Amino acid sequence: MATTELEKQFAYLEKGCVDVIPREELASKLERSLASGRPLTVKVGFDPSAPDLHLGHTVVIRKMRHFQQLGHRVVFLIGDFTGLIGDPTGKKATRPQLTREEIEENARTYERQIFKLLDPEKTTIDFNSRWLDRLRSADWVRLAAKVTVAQMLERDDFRKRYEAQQPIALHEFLYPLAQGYDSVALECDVEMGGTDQLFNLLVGRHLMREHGLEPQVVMTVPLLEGLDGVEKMSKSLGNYVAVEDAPFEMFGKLMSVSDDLMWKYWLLLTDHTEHDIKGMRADVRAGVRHPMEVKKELASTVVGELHSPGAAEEARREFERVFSARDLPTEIPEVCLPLEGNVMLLSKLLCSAGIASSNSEARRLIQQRGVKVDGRVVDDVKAELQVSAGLRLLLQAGKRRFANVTFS
RNA sequence: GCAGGUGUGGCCGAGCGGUCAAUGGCAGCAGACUGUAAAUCUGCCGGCGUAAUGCCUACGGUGGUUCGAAUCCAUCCGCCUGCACCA
Repeated sequence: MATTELEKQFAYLEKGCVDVIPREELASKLERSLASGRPLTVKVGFDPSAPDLHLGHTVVIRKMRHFQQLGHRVVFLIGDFTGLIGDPTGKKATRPQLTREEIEENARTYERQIFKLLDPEKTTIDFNSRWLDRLRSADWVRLAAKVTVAQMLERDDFRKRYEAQQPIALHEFLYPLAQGYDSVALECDVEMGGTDQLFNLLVGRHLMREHGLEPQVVMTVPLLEGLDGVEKMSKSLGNYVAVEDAPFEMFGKLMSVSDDLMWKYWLLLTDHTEHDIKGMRADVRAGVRHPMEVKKELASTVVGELHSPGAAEEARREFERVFSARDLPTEIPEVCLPLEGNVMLLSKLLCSAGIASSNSEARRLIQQRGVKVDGRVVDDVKAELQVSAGLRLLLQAGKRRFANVTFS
């Protein structure tokens, strides 16, 4: 199939997206850029207070990278001003104001993480306080005049709350305005975000038009479900894979993703084409390939990209060793405990070794046959161990908690 | 300001004088089955405790009534809704 450069680029950028509004404008912007050699400006906003990125964030970051690969310029916008307002999406609390130092600290943390994926040369990190701080009251009034209450209430979240007679604080309306004004200030060609951001992104379009600018194209990517397979990935739900997770841990977490969800991960977290992914899926369905193998490949790909192919290979071997062969991990935490008498209660030992968080938990683990000492199951809650200086014990609780304990 | 409502374990949510460390659901943990997948089944799920009808802490805070309070009363605080006020 003969496709033009433009069509190829368009398909590349559109992959995995939910909305591209309007598609024709993206096409014409790309076309113009191709012709003139002038890169597009693509903006994505990030919360200044949560600098721990996870794979859910990387969906849009990867999309930013796609633009970079085609030569465009990306703005990683830290919403230090809008952070004060608190995005009403989902939550309603106003956030505490961060200090200048905290914001800069967070920005550095972001840099460390995003440059695993983005090209620093083509990335601008910016802060929206730079222009939003400068707006005066009159400017805000003028800005607010450009959007009607009815338009605001089109936003799902607002409408539902309004209908349910839940409170909507007035300042919440300022968030979309401020975010939209960012696009005006930066004269964005494209703004991207999760599907939950659609309304805010469209306000940006509206405000740009109101300011006599060519409106930005809006692109949304799906929210990625976390490891539980149900809720969207988030730190507070604990169902996330952090960008900075160690290779083995990251690999393991990815292996616990359900078979069904795996395909979405393939689509949104790798550069494989939809065509390839469909092929793999068909193979799995036909029994040609084992889903676990395909998932290992997924895990390797993701770890390989966020760490290195070598680290991915190592993580895979370690995974197979610990979980498939049921062998011991190559690295087991060493714990040295002071000797107090020559007998020790196993439950206490587990607790001091950091394997159980409380004595009660330790007893529970023992009772449920989850504890091994030197490879043998011990299920007597009252079990005592002979200990002496220099003795070395291997403790294990469940499948993944290990410790080598020595005494001194 | 006035009136009404509400505040329970990581979350949701029962309980409304003793049998409540508190029903149920979710999440979590362990075990079985496995591919650390899903589904399913079993057990656990505040802490302390080598046992106990045991002890400590906990139902927004404080004080009180009672032999006994998550449950009743007073007061304070937070949240929600409505009304009022708005030079």
